[in-house]
Amino acid sequence: MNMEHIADSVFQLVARIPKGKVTSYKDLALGAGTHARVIGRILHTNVDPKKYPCHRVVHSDGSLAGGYVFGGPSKQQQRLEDEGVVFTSKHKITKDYFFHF
DNA sequence: TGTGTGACGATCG
DNA sequence: GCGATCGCCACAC
Repeated sequence: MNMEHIADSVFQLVARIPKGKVTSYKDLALGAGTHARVIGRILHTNVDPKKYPCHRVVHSDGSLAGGYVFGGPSKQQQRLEDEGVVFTSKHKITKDYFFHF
């Protein structure tokens, strides 16, 4: 039960997120068996936007992370909108798009 | 080994 | 509703 297993679990869960849906750091943390802060650390350490849709990971309240390194939150929002996610406010979505494992 | 920091969450004012 | 503070775990120095 090391951090590699945790990271692998996180990426597996991220890959399981269906198109047009998002998930929160908390859900990933509960699914991977770690804390929400670790999720952000793992995603920031393993930068693979082509393999893992890290743009589908948002805060528990539905707001974007803001630390999206692949073009900023605007890019992340645009990508989510392209997948069918509608933003109610600036960089904020409804919990209806939250995908629970 | 110990301290500080961070893609966060929840609570308090 | 928003800003500030504490708590959380893993990692860098």
